[in-house]
Amino acid sequence: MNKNKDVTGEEQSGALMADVARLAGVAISTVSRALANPGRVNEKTRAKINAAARQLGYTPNAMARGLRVGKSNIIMIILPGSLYYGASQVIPQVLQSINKSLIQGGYNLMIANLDRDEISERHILDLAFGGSVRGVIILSSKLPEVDGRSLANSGLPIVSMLLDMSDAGLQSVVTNDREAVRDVTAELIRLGHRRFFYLAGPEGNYHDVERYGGVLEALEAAGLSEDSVHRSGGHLDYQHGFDIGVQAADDFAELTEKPTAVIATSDDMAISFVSRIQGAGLRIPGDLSVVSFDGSPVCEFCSPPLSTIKQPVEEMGRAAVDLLLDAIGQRQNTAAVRTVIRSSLILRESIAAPKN
Amino acid sequence: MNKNKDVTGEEQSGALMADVARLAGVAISTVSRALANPGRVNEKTRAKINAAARQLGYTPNAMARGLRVGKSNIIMIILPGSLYYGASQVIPQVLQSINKSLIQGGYNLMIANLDRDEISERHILDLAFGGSVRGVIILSSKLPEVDGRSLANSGLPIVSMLLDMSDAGLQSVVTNDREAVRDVTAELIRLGHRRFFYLAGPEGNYHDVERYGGVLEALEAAGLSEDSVHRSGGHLDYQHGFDIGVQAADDFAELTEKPTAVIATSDDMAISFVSRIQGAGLRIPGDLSVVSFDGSPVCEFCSPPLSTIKQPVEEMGRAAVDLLLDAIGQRQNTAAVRTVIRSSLILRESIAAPKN
DNA sequence: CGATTTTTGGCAAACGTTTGCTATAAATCG
DNA sequence: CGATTTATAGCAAACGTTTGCCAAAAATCG
Repeated sequence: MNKNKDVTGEEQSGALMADVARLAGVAISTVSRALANPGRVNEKTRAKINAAARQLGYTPNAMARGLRVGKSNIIMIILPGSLYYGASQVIPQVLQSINKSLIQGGYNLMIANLDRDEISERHILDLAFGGSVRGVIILSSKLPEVDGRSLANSGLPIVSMLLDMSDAGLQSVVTNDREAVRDVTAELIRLGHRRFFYLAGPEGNYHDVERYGGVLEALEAAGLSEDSVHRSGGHLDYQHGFDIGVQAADDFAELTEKPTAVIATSDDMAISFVSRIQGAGLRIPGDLSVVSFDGSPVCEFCSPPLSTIKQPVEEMGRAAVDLLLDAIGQRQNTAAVRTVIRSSLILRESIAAPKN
Repeated sequence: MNKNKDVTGEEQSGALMADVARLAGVAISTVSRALANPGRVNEKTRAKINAAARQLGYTPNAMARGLRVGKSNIIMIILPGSLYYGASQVIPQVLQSINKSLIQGGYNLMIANLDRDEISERHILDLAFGGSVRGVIILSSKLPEVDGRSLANSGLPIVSMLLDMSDAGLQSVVTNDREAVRDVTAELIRLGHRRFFYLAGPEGNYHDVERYGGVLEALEAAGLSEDSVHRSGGHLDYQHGFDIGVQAADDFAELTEKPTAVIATSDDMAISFVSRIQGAGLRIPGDLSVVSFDGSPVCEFCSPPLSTIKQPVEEMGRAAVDLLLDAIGQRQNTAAVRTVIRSSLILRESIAAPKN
């Protein structure tokens, strides 16, 4: 009855529910109920069935079940191609925390990469509309949409992470980019800093807009003009985080009136910037204070140890999964809410009062 | 005919092959053939069918197909829970390169996390035996195996990456851990170093065994005794890469006769070690040369820039996928081969001749 | 122009589950 | 002890595809 016609006596894989039923001496439907439903079958038959299943090494076929019940147990996470590298420090943590939470809920994690080409968009849409997927977590990206099909109309529960899309009706788990940067800028001002150097992410990017906005808010609150901050970068993708810092260091060298504090939108760019700046003879924090965003563990071991705004990515991952599973559980889709998980500044030696 | 009974006129998702067939005025089977087989159906009907499909926004149901043809298009990658963090620098690159290659082949990537508990092993086996998965890439881990079922008997093509399991009959894509470390050790010896400090990974771990073996080989070739190298670490998981370096620095401080060169088995531990050692007043490479393993981009921006043995992980990922897809394509499983992709030393300023 | 081959399209049976419905056996009740 | 309820198990129809097989139509040939 085993489908593989192995000549050897090896059982190998391939025991079917029918095989279990036969061995246990019951009907297929009874096996199905014994394995799934709690009280629907006599405890004695259940025991017999479990024994038979174990003996045969039976594993239910996920696709058959999925087809029958009309839903898969796969959650798709969409990672933006560009952010991918830049946030390399945190992506593994995100994936691990999400995967862990999902598995506890009985789900599996599928990865999709969203580049800016039609191919990858189409691929994701095929996944979504092909019934392969039960829900979506999308990282820091707008929803893919190509020739008529949009992920928004897939009917799938979607949670946006890092990027706030609650306006578009999506559950969103974000951190307080703007506020966190505002606070740290205010702190720098309090220490006496008046001229700032801002290392930008990709122009127009949500995170960049928010974080730069935070800088401006703090300046305004302190009665400082927008001219107090020099923007550098903004042309490259996050993918080239380190490159941004390198270029920014060149940029910095050209300034006649040097800023005394640097606010970087990612740890990577801060690290490479600091490296080059120190190579040019400047001391940190003596000549220049530096703070960045992400909270990569490596910052602790830079010289000097870098102050960084730590994004609680694991917590955010868990929250995103919770929201997603809630949405899957309910048939009524609840109001789209923005869940904010606060980042916090890890203060290290890269920040000090300006010299003069 | 649409399965969702939306009152609104929205088409939404859910067009079936039957719907396409009806709209195109042909039989279901014809639609199936038109969409899949190349020459099996008249070009004119095919056009009609394609138009109908597009109009309805039809996307084939992957589970139905999978059930029928008896195979999924999902590849599972098994990431060891422990390595995960430690190699955080490279995991995203691995995932991205693997995913990219897979998608070109029409496959999707599912993530599985292998911790050392029965839960996660069982979960992976369920995936493998439940028909959800078409092939497996396993990173630096032995095959999960619990109560009778072993991944080895799943009948699935498996490629082991980073860890050489060709002896166990698995296609393996690895780097030349031993040789690379031997060469760099030999180079240090050539520069005049005679006392070494080795930062170990988890005791018994394949990579640690190989890399330490490389050190010993180089010592032996140079006629130096095994006592020339002091082993530190080896108790913690890779997960705590940075911690290993911190502890090792304490360990180093206790030594009466200081080594002049450090060989670390991961960049993370080298970075934290260097940080602490410098904090204690030692200069690198003046007092101590340092080289590590992985090739994380961040090494370039450490002070001093760290020499590191770069693992070509993207290349390895591609190679693993190629091997896997080959294995899937052929019905005869080819001989298990070890594919070695060479690591190369990136020489930076953290290495110099010893002072005296 | 009839006979034969080739192309094309349709019918229906799978794939391995789940589940509504029904039938039987057991248990409870009056 | 017969009647009614309740627990348990089985039958068979789905789920949305693919594909072997056959029939009809078209093309080719003698």
